[in-house]
Amino acid sequence: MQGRLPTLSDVARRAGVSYATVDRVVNDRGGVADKSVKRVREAIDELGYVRNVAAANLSQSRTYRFAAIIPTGTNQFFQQLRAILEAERIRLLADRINLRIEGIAAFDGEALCERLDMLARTGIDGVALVGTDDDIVARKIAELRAAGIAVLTLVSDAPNAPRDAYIGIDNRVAGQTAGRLIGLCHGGSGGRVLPIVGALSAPDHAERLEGMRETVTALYPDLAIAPVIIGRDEHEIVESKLRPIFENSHDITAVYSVGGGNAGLLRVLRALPAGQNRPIVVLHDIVPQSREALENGVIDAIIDQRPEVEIANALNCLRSIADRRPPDVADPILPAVYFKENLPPPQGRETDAHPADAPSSDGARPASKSRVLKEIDQ
Amino acid sequence: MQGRLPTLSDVARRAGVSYATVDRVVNDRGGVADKSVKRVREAIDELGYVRNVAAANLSQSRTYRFAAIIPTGTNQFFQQLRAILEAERIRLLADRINLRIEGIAAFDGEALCERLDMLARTGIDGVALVGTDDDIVARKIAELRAAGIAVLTLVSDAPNAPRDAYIGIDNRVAGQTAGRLIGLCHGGSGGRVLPIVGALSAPDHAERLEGMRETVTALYPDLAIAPVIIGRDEHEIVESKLRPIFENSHDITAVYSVGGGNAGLLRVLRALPAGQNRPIVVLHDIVPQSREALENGVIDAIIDQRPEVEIANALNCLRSIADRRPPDVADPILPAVYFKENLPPPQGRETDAHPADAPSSDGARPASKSRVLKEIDQ
DNA sequence: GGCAAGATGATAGACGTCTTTCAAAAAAAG
DNA sequence: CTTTTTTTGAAAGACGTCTATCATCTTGCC
Repeated sequence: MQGRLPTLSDVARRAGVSYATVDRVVNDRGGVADKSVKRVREAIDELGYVRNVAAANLSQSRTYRFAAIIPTGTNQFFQQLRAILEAERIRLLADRINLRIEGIAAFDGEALCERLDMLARTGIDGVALVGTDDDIVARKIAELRAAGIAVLTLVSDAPNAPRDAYIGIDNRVAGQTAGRLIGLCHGGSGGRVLPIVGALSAPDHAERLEGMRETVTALYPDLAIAPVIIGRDEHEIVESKLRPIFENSHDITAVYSVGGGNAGLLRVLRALPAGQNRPIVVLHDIVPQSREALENGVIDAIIDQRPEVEIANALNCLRSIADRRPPDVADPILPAVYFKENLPPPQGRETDAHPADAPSSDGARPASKSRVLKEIDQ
Repeated sequence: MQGRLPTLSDVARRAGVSYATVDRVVNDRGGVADKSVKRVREAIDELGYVRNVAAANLSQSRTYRFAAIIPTGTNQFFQQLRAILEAERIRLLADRINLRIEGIAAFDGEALCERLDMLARTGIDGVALVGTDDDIVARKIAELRAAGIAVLTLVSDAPNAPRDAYIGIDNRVAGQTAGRLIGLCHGGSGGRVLPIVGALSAPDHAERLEGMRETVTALYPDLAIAPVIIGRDEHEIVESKLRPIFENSHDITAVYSVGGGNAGLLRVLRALPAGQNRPIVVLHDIVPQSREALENGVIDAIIDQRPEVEIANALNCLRSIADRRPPDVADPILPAVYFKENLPPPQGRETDAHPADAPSSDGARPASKSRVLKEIDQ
């Protein structure tokens, strides 16, 4: 404590001008002579003045109103995303940031537009949504932005929409990483890689597949790539398409599943005859199911997009835009590679785990949302 | 904006008591009748009151004074750590957190103690240091804590010291991850893994080695582990010990280097005859040198302890302790696995990259420290 | 010299919390 | 019932910034 930092008044004194002039300079109000501007700037440099954000926020009593729209349903990844958002929401309240979390049917462009309209009417400063390749959504996004609302796409981009930023991993890089991993795991010998995607029309799936193919063909010429399985992210479909392949041909040495429906894949893997060597298996995203498979040695690695990092970045970005600062996109989010050994513990984080959390421990603890994820398929 | 959140005055009104009573409750000043406490708590819950941290911080005009003591020298990892701290320091000033970054000769317990004494005299709230297994340091840490100063160990723990927390990766897990990776890369065939450590007396090195050994022997029985090379983290020593091994025996299929001195390893690898298959190589920590080696295919993977995450956690933790909150240790930091494809871009982050950073763009930019890391050895 | 436009100063209230002080009321003890 | 103790209320100043208003002082210009 003590050792107080310089304030704007100190700056004014040092510059030999009034507080009002300093204020005009630092807040860009104009109407200040050049030489005064210069003197103020110098005083700021000399004193090492740093604006006290607490005071600034307080004085403006600004509250940010953000919303996140996340697909509902059985997809475990999105359930996890919701859980993280909910935890974040509570934390953010202390900073006067109001985060609405909205659920919506997956891939329903019209419903999404309606919800966006509704939010715009309520009045918000920014919204994050999972992008889809959809014209009416693109138009709605343009509309919101014209109304001064920040729009981010999260996890998946909206190709032709004028969103402020896309926050998510580069899916091609993710695929390349999978390709590298699969290649390394073959230790120089040949093999056949079986790719499983939800749909080739989903940009993220297509990009991951493409990335894997790139790396494998460029660096591991001994590896062939088998015809792609299209599983529509549904475990029954994945299972029914996969089973005959493993029954008839025994030359699949690796499986790369870019999307959902992995329950089907896991069933097939578990049913493999003991004699048959299990292929190398690489999946995406840590969810209870994939975690358990990794822990039990049914699969080899998970490539994860680290949703907590995505959400943290998204919120920072929304705040920057709302403050009219350049959209602080931070570093790109890189896919992380997890093996059994470095798998992060479940739940990610417990936000309300401090029973003695001093003053605020009393109230302000709206529903410690149970984070049990029950659905079996991702 | 609008839609103002409830304040303590609102709570008071709702509870039918005075502001003073609410204050006594939320700030634990005692002397409040049970039924009043209950009414206040209820009001807080009902209104969803959340303390405005900006106002709270402002009113107390509290500035935290922290210090980080980092070994100086040619070790690239610690240079990187310093650079991250420096970037963080500037960011933190805006939150009235004063971070001193001190350099000190590596492994010099006495110098460390002297520096700690000096800091204690200046008056600080908390300090983070790289732990060593050293009695006088342990005693000094006990002394500081008795004086009410928070003490964290960073990157490497101090085994017998009563520090508040250790912030760093679990080095055994890191080793296990390396073991898994190396095992996978052999694709079922046998081989010999050559471990390189700095010194077995360094706890982190020993633990990494042990973790690798554990996983390899348990899961990959076809792999043998060659006698450990002790390189004292010096590239000449590593090189001179390594060269004869690669010249005489051609059965090394993998190298795991847990510490520094990797310039020597890289020179040996680059000098391998074209015919000879390069072994699988796994190193620790992304530094310019290891980055370049990974990009050029001289090595296969880097296991990184993500120093930015470590520092972020350390600062949060220091703040918690200084606030007398339970030391918010967050989730354990897990080692990350990087291949060429998902290698994060250099520099990590640029803190002062926003030329139009609105009001504060003027001053408060003390020395945009050049972050050039020149030394060649880590 | 007089006038307008531009630049500057002085000042005050607001934001929400913390802290302290003093008086008043209520409850417990005798 | 009085006395003591406990509990409550009222109020005011501080933190540093933002915003606004109004008066004054400098310029340049005709």
